Amino acid sequence: MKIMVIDGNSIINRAFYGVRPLTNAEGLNTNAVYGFLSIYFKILDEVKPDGVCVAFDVRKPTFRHEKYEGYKANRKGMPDELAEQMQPLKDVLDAMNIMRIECPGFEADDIIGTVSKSCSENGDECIIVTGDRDSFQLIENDGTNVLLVSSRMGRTETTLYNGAELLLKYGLPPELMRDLKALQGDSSDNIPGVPGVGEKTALELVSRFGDVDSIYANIDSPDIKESVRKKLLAGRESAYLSKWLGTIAQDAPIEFAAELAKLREYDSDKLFSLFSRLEFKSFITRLDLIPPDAAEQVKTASKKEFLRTVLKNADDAACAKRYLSQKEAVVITADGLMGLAVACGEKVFAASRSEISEDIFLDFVSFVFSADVRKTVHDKKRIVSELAHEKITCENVAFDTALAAYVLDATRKRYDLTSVSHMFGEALDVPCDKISDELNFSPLTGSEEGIKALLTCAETLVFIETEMRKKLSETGMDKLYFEIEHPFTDILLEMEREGIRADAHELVRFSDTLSEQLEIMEKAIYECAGENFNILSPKQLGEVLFEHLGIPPVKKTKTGYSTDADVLMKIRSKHEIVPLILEYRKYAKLKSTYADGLLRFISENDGRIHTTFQQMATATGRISSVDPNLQNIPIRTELGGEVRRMFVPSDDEHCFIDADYSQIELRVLAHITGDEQMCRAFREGRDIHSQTASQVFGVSEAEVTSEMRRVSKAVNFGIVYGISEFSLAEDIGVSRSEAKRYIDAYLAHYSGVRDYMKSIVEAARRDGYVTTMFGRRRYIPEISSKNFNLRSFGERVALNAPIQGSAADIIKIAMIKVSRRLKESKIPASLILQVHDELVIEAHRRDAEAVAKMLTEEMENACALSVPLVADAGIGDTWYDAKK
DNA sequence: ACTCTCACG
DNA sequence: ACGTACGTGAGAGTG
Repeated sequence: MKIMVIDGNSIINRAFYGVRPLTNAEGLNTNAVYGFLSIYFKILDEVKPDGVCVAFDVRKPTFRHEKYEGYKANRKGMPDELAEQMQPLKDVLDAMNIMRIECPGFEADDIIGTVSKSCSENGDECIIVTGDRDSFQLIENDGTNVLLVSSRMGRTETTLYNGAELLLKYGLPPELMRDLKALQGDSSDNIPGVPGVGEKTALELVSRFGDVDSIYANIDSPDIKESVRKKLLAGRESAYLSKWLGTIAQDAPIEFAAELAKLREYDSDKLFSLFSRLEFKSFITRLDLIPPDAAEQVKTASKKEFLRTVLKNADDAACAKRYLSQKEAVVITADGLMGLAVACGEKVFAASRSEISEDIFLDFVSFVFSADVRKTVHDKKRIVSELAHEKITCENVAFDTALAAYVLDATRKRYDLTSVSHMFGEALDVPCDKISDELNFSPLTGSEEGIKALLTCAETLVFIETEMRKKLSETGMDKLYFEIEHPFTDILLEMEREGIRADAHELVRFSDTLSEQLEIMEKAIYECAGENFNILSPKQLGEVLFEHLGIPPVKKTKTGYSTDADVLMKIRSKHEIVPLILEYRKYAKLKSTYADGLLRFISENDGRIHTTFQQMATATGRISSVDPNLQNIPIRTELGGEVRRMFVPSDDEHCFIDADYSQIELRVLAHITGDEQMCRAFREGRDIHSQTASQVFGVSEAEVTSEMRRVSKAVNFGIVYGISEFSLAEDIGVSRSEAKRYIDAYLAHYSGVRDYMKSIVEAARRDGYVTTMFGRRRYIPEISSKNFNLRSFGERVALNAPIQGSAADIIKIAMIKVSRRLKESKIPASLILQVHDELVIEAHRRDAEAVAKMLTEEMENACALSVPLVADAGIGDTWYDAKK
């Protein structure tokens, strides 16, 4: 038999340092386990053993420590991030039914030695897998070899060593390796060796005379230099001790037999649940794991007598329509509307576009999405957009499982059906290989398999919906879902459909102007640098600035010099090139991202830009905008503001009404904390930053200088983000101690804020989550992490999420109200943009004032806080002009 | 695919 | 003693 014995500690160590940091949703580090398994599967393929066992160190002193206190004394314990991964790895190995050996008093190496001895005695072949060269001494010509694992540039390489290869590479046979170490020592294990004897001398002595005994037996040989002889004699005891320390034991009291190590089947249920928790999707796929009880669940579903029908003709479709009419159903569609399945009561129907005539298919789809069927879908917004391509409308959606999943846990990355099913235990799932990464399916439809997957998904979704509704009420988020998020989808859809007109001609002109300027600046920069280079390459720019021009570097990134705007501002007076670079970057950004970038998105059909608003993207409850992002259109600089002038109403008859909340986050902070001082400032309609300055600096409001106001503004922002004195100092350009004074003074005056900061962090630690004013949760597993950085991050999130999240809830409520008011009033106007605290409506000029009044009113009355909510509206002929 | 930089709230 | 603000998305360069 061929037995592979793995040095567990050595390999997980390599894995830990070789794989970039990864964490799962709980904040548990997973990179070492991931790396270990990658290596394992790779070598399993290479070695193809009959049996495997993995040896681990025990965190206790060994027999070596008893004899020699200094043994491995200079070893630092493994970092927390690695230590916390040991148990998960062992759990995984157990689930894989891989033999695992630990032995108190002995190291992994000794276990390996014992295993290899047992193998050679029984005529079994033994492959030792390790990252350390110590095991070389165990190599035996007839069947014990070492597979050395090393990682280079993130890739693991393996090299197989037998006796001959060792001799070739090190000039010594395996049994003399420990004699080499006995003389030269090993600093990593704190093995002393013979003081004064290093690598070269040791190798010379061992290859000339052999083992330590033979060297001392020949101590008077003329081949040994006098100085070396002296050192050898002085270090005799140390040499023997070192040899003893470096000799791997082969008699550890373990129970090993090749038969016990034989590879067995994985416990796939356990493995699936472990991999799910660790979020190792690729391994799940690779091992073809399916959720525990998946098969059973499908059966259960079938047991519930879901009667499956695949529509083959017009009669089937007519029959299904009759059955579904006026009922409640769960609907699933395949990618690109290639297929559809509907579960309703005891029945589930599926239709594949490729198997029935287009007319019948589309007619059935239209029926299912009509008001005639009250339904649950998975990702309504996506489905409605897809249906729109076929000119099919969608009505009467009562529940959206993807959106509900987001409400239940907004920190997940994806809300595709597969991921979402994981949220409800492994029990509710469908075979992974049937589901694409996308929100629905790979285009398997048409095939038997595809139809089956569709049917199964529809059936599964019935269960998921039930579980979700339960979970929503349990967590107190049912109102949030049904009254805010669910109706909000339609508003986003309307805004996307409406779009906003962009003036293509002006954008082209703007782009051309920028190009000209860039060309001029480019020349000036090259002249200034004395060479040509790619200005937009941080690497090349770094070399020019900090090497060729000799400017002292300020900050480093992972890969080299930092050249961001912060750094450049600091060195702007060191060389005339620096301001040119800043200017160049600004223009390049405007041209590529905004001028040219936006031009690409102007629709040929209507000359408008239709962004996609994502409702399930942020951890706090905000929405995001993609393709293009219309929530980061420039405004802060004059030239950037030009871009906003390119956004124009449909025609001369129309205009924009823009309104934004004044200080919504700080008002929310005042409300949530109930801080008296802060509430009073808002109630009295004060300028909050000046008010803060007057209190923090202890001067009257009239005496507040602009500098004092600037600092206070930064502190106010800092508080909302979960402040640290370091970052505040960095931001406002003062010393850390000065920053600390500001924060202390701030918290002394706003003691309600101070108390809140303390209690919210405690609550987060206790509950594992924080909530917004409307019950939206953000789970913060990081807050109980042992890792300082992660934990600190968790604390900042605990402070910020309720504030940012409540503000997000409020503007969503406002939008729902505004939308209803517009519909009721019959004013032909539409919401077209939302930028977190700002709303833009396009309306007829004649209605502008009325709309502005209504918009302000609804925003300010979206909900009642203990301070007033204030929104300011403007009217204009471009986005720029409306935002005044 | 990842990193850096920068645009917004 | 740790490394530092919260939340996003896009383009360009690099490997």
